[in-house]
Amino acid sequence: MKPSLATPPSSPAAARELQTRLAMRVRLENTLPADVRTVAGLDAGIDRRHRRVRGAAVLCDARSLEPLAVAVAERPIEFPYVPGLLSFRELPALLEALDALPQRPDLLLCDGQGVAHPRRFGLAAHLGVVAELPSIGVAKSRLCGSHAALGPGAGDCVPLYDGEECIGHVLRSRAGCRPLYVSAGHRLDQITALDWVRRCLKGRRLPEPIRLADRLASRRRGASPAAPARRR
DNA sequence: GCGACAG
DNA sequence: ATCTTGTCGC
Repeated sequence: MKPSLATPPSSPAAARELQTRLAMRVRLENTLPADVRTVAGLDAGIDRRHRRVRGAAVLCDARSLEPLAVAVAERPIEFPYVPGLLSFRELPALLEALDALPQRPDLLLCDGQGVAHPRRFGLAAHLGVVAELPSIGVAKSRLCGSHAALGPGAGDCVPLYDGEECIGHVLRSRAGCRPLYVSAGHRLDQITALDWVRRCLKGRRLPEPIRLADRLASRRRGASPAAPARRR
């Protein structure tokens, strides 16, 4: 049997070896449906007190970016946070949330790296391979790689390199904000990944599907259109 | 040996 | 990730 997901790796070293093996399954050629109708945003939050990780998935209409459905799943934390091994901590909860959606998304947008990772197997790549869905990594900070100076304007972008290899792009999604680190996760190429992230932006730093998932995963209140003012 | 290090 | 006051800007 293969409890690759039911049981977490017994050590960081074992986790790295598993990543190296699974990374061989990553495909960076486009296999996106001719018509992408839905995009799901995924993010996780930590409940320190209960040692639990909460995964959130928000299914959005690919054109309007309006949310169609949401799902949340909680699991006990079974793996520590180790740079480069984030997926072993968050993946179980994220997969459970993904499975709880009423339908399978055409594309996944995940908070974390895609292949912009030491072993080319960040959270988004891992999620894409396991769920067998096209996926994109959108990280709020850099894990590895180097890049040229980035312009200050919204939309400015430079490639992210590890040596000669382009492992993603650094994108100024919004003026005055720190950039996003966008990288392909699975079943699409870097330019297509960048393209979709841009298409999912809605004037905020984070692409809409991830921004919505982020609000669900952390226990912050969501600013509803008519958010009632809290009592003071 | 010394930094760097997704969330 | 999470904590947490003050501050800047529309």
